[in-house]
Amino acid sequence: MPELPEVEVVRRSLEPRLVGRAVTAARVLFPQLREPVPTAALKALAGRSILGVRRRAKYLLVDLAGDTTVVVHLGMSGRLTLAPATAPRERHEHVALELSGGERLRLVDPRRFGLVLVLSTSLLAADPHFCRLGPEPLDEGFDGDYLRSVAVGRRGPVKTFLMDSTVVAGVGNIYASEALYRAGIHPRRSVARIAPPRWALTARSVREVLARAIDQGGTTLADFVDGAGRPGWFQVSLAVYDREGERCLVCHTAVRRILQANRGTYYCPGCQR
DNA sequence: CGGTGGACCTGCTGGC
DNA sequence: TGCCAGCAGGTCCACC
Repeated sequence: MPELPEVEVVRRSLEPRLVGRAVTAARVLFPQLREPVPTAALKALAGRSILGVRRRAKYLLVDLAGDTTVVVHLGMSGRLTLAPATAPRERHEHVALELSGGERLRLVDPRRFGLVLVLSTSLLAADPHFCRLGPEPLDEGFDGDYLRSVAVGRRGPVKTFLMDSTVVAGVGNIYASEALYRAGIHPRRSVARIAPPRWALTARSVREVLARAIDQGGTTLADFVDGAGRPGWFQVSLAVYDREGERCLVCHTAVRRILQANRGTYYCPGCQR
């Protein structure tokens, strides 16, 4: 479900409603996620106040007093939402943090690919989940020169390259397809056969598509919602993703779906070379 | 080393 | 109508 834009949209929706609140209790209802939920560490959060909500790649970082950060990854089907403390438990609700002010922050994740960690804020960057991540695509420095330099000596197709989190953080299956459509580059093109101007175009396309998706509240194909339960609207703006057989809006060629590294890739054979 | 394919899960959809 | 194969927004690891 969530790539960088969706996680950023969740972050923005939660931050003003979380900062300044205190965690009053943690409930671990179903600890089976990608890694077992650290129940004891979550229980130990009681009494601490929330200082901020950040994002790195597709990870949400809830910073608490006392050099402590709760890391949440939404996997494919995770939803992190605020609800009244009295709200009944939902199906697939794994973790809930009760907050001062009578709300509860809860993680619902049917497919269980999500992740919850409790880490020391100051040591976060050294954690194995974070230490190998590439740059944030919306930060300064993510440009054509960077992509070209990382591609030196590599051979694979550009689409899987963009989805490699050590190359750039946060680009997933939807936005890799969409960015390459914008750049007019065929997803199977080898990274060894992309000239500098096209790397610049690729970097720009990635940034633009992510920024627009954030503006539109993310992409809701099935079940994505922000922290307040609101769906996104960027699915209306998707040019190729999930549009197999439909016409390209520019050249009217039928959009094609192929398989790359076992993931569906969508592209326009007319516009992308 | 880098790249691919399968594994991890549940739930929904489309074709028979 | 009902069943089942296939597929889904992510990540990790074994294997070539």
